[in-house]
Amino acid sequence: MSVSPMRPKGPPLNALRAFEAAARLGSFSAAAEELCVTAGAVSQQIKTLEDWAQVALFQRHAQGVSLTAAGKALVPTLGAAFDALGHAVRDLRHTARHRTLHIAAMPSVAQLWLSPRLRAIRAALPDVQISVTVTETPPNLARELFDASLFIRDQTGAQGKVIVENDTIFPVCAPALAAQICTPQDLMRQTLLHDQSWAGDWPLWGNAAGLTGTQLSGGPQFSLYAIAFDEAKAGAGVMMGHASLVQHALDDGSLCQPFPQTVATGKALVLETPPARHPATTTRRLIDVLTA
Amino acid sequence: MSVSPMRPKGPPLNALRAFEAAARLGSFSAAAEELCVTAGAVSQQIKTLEDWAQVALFQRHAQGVSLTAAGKALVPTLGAAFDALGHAVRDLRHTARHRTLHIAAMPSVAQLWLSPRLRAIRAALPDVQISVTVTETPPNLARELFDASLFIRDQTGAQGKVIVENDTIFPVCAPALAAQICTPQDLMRQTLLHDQSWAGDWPLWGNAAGLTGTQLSGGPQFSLYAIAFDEAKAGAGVMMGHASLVQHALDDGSLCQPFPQTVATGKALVLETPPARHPATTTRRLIDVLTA
DNA sequence: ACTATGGCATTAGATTTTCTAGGGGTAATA
DNA sequence: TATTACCCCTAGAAAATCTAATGCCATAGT
Repeated sequence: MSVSPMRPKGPPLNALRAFEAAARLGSFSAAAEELCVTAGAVSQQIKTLEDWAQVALFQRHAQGVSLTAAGKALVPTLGAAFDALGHAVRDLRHTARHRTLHIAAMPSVAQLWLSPRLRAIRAALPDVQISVTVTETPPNLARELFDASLFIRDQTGAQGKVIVENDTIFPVCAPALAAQICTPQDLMRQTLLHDQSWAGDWPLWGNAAGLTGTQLSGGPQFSLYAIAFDEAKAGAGVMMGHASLVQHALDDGSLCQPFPQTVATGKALVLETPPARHPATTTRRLIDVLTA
Repeated sequence: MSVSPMRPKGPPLNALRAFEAAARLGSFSAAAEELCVTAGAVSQQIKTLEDWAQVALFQRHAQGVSLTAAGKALVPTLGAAFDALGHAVRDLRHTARHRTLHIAAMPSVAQLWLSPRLRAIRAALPDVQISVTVTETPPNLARELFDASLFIRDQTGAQGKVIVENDTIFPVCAPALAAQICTPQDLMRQTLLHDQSWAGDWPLWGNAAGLTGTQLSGGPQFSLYAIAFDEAKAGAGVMMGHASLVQHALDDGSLCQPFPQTVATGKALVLETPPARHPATTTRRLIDVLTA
């Protein structure tokens, strides 16, 4: 029969969101993390969308997914749509006088850099609640409802990003241990503490300090920089310090810097704020406090 | 505590869609109809959104709703976002080679005008399924997934709209009855058939035909024009005919036009097609067939 | 070559969301 | 005053969505 009594149903919006995230991030699991669900959920959502549209959007390989032609065609226009939605929603939150400032930060920055500054932030913004959320990867501020993010990352000079501090590294350790270390060569006899997410730090510094071809990879690995940090303070070994993260400990003497050599990593502690339509005074004040 | 471990949850997309529809249509019940759900569902969706955003979006009165300032602020930007989504989704359907052409039409047009032309449409578009959906009000083609709509309505000259035929009205009746009617005055002795959605037709024509101050409101009311049409063919009375809808019956002699006076209503049978990004040849051919 | 790992699919069942239905209230209309 | 057209509320039903467990496949490492 050619005459159907039902209106065509609208698209499954949540499935579109899942697809958009997966397409943008190039992986179901990454999308799942962004959406705070399991990978299976994303997989199902995308299947729902594919069933609805009667097209395959992704090609599934064992080692990942890739977009089909139909999927590729959908990305830019769908992305624009979700950007627009993000703007609308942000405006809504803004008019709502939603007095909570959501900050996203990578774990190490949250614990070691931001935490000591929270008092100052509260003082500068007495009438807003501060919420700090730890995320592994920088959120897309156009999509997610954070008011600011703090990550040590490549300093691509996009707008909305402020370089708080360039990232430089140098070995640090407890004062007692520092007494036994005079030259970089002495490091070979020490336990070196490694952070998993910054595996390249020791080789990078070693090269610059003239430790050619030496083995700097031995030693305990930590998944959280803050744990390595605590171990270092406890005298368990020598850690590669990031200036912004250990400055506090250097100031109060709980850590020492045995050598003067510092190396720039090319990254920086970047404070990113969402594309603002109405100039947000709260955000402005936050930037002022954090860059002071 | 100032540090919360949860990411702020994204906006409830379906609630946004419900709000957008309600704001655009100015009524929960109208939005409910568009979304094919009950009004209660829309009410709850909007409440969900208000809870999420912590702002009232609508003021509820006993006889309807009106937008609050926050709601008003959200409308344009949210509307743009959903337009963008609509485009994305339409593109998707397009790439999908989704070989079904969805046409929306008002009941009378669907039954009396479109139905006789379906054969020709199928002949012109042999490889697509045709789906005709009856709706009371013209759908928003930027949002809903129809490929064309056919309504008798004010001919505001927006793009994407083609005037198929101007709307003119005149009395029609069964041939047997026509023999008893010579002048408009004879109508006073006849049963006049009324269509509820076109209540103004008889007075409008009466005025133009010189039936001043006369009572043209008596007689049975029908909620569907097609029912009045059948009654008229059965000789139950005189109906106000719309040229485009009764032409077929006049041609085959099942209805007659007793007087030559016709009146233009100022409306027209309008064929509307969605804002196309890629020129859609299917749509193009449909227009050609229907305007031939 | 063998094993570990990473990424996705699939399934069933649990959970959460969303819808419907039925009962009320208020204002405008007849 | 009766009717109609809205909207609100609540409870239970229905549908959607998620999780968790299991399996497959390809790549990387041993």
